[in-house]
Amino acid sequence: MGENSFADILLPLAVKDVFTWQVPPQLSDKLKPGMRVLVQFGNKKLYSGIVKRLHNEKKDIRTVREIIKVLDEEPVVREIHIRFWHWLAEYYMCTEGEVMKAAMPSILTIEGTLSSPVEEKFKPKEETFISLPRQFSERELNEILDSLKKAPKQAEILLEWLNLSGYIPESEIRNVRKSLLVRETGTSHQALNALIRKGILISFKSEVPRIRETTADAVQPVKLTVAQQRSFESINKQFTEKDVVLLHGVTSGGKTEIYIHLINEQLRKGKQVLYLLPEIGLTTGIINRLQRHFANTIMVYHSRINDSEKAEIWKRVMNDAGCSLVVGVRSAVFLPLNNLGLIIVDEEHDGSYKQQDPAPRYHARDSAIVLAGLHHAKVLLGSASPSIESYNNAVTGKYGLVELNERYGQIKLPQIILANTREAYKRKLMVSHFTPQLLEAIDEALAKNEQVVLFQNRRGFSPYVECSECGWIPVCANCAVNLTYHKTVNRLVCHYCGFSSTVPSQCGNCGSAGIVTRGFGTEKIEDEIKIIFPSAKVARLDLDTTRTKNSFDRIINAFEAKKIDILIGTQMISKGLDFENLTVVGILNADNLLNYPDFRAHERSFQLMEQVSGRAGRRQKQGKVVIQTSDTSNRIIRLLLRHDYKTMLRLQMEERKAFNYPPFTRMIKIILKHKDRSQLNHFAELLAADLKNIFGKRVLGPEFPVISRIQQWYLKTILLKIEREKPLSPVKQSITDAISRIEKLEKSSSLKISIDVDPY
DNA sequence: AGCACGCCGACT
DNA sequence: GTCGGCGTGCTC
Repeated sequence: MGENSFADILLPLAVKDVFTWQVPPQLSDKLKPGMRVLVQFGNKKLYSGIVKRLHNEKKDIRTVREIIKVLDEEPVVREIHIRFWHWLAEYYMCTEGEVMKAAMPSILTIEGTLSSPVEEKFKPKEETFISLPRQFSERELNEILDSLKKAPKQAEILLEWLNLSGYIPESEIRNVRKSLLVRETGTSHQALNALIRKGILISFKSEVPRIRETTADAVQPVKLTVAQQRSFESINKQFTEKDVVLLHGVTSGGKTEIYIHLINEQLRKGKQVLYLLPEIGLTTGIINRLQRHFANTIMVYHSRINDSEKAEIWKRVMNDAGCSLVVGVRSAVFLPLNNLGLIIVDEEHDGSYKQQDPAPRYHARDSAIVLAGLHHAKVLLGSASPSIESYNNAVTGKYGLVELNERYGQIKLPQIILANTREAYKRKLMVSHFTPQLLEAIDEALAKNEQVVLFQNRRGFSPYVECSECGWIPVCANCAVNLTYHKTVNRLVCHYCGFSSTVPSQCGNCGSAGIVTRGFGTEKIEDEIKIIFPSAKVARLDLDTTRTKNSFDRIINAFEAKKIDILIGTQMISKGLDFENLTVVGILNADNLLNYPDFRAHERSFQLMEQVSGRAGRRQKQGKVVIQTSDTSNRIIRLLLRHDYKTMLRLQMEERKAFNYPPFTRMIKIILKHKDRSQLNHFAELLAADLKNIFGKRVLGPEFPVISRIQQWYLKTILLKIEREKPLSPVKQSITDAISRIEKLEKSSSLKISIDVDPY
């Protein structure tokens, strides 16, 4: 072991090759794979890299630099995680450096230059504590207090210290935080310093955790209902044969209770559990529930905790320091758990598990399954509306399947009302964007002091301005998208790059002054609702109103506290919210959900509408869901009426098969970017032609995506649909080869090519 | 991904 | 004559 003189090191960069550094002899017995080291790379850059492998194979290169220093005493990742990174890079066709960068809290990576080297950024948090220099007897304490008669402030501080620490002479001394002592006594530091100078109190610094420690005792899990118990047992039974089980459980079926029992079981076995949930699910109270049950063993990892906290959680997980249960979003799959027994992927169908940009464009659910494989752990996928992929895997026997159909308690399914907008328009019954059915339902709810949620998806249907004469629409100067009209600021805004401008008074095409607003977003809906129901308290929940920290929680809490009668929102309100008093949900325009140009549009709309519907009338009251659509005979909508998820899945599956979509094929998307449109076209055509030589009809495109330009970059995509049965690595090799042929061509250096495997 | 090197145009 | 644009290739 000790005499390895070379180290292959992963750098937090998008470089493909592995680079090797020399291990200084004095470090060779200390250095282990998984440790961070500081190395020079290139002429002046310094990076912290991770030792991937130690060896003695001398490379035939001119210069092998020495490792500058070792940054860790112990590895920060284990070998199993480096193998996981390797798999991820290979599968998602990116570099291991990119994976590493996504995996580790950024505070653990250092980037600097020779002229201005950067120090370790992560510092454990320290606080000042106040204590006694030694155990004082009661008599001694009284003498000290007597001596402080002329210094009442100091006496007060000492008494407060005794009070806060609960000090009893002859027993253990407990330290008190200086900040607390100062706050409680309300004195200046002067008096305290005097006490310290006299040697009556001492002050010292000590490391403290950044993460809030839960002190509450764990609540015992409730007894499962008969149906839950059956599911629980069935999951365990299937785990004896299958590594992955899909739990298809109706909304309000009580999946969380089953999870809690499964987690308990793992913890009893001394195993760790990773619980993944979508970003949006954080506010649903699931975390609170889990925290109540697993008080001291739970670690929560999401985007709203800061980098130092992430690093601290990372290190604790690495040291196995009291974190048997990790609850987290997508990136939590990377936490260096060592003794993993079970991964739960809640709401497994949720799109936020897939990272879109930048690389690694990974899917946390699929990655979790591979990770579990490395650990010989089990995976439970849970959803009320499983993805077609997972359901197909369950039906074909690759995964186990457990169905939980019984709703918990007396919860009734909401009544779904279809409101035909085309009819209503024809008969002039529409009041702005609302059908009579919806208005009536809102009226009823308000009269009974019940609450309403109106759902309007923004995507592809934001308000914009248009010339009433020639149909000209202002577009963003940088991105090829219509500018969105924002009434509050009376400006046009680009939702991709943030560009904004005033509303033109004249048409940019024909010069007419007839500029009108079209389309409707949540903002417009809010305005109109306020006019129609002037006495109702109305609020809006979308990207614009939740930009600032905590505003999401604030709005949700206000709704829960019944300070809001009507809440208007986007996708954000669709998940996990559980309001006693919410009885009417309106889906304002189901058409633009169903007609979104994507092969998953139907699946996604069904899931979304089902989820939104699930919010209405969850307890004793039966809720109402009003779906506004111009096509009431739409098949997806008809199935939604019957809550017939299975038929929807079956029909979608047939469609996917007929048109060669996943899960029957594997999709790989190649995205080309160039600042020059014709250059982009040129290279895209060349790449597509090259690929068509290899893959024939499996190659689609190149074509401009829905958003064909982002800022200065023109985009073009090439899509490959490859049969599932085909071995994947030769396919990927051919793609990589074709891309490198393009990149070897002259002038191709300003062309950027990225790859998205399973781009959905 | 950076960064240096090298070749071309427009400027103190 | 230089400054700086980008296109190309290399980094252990």
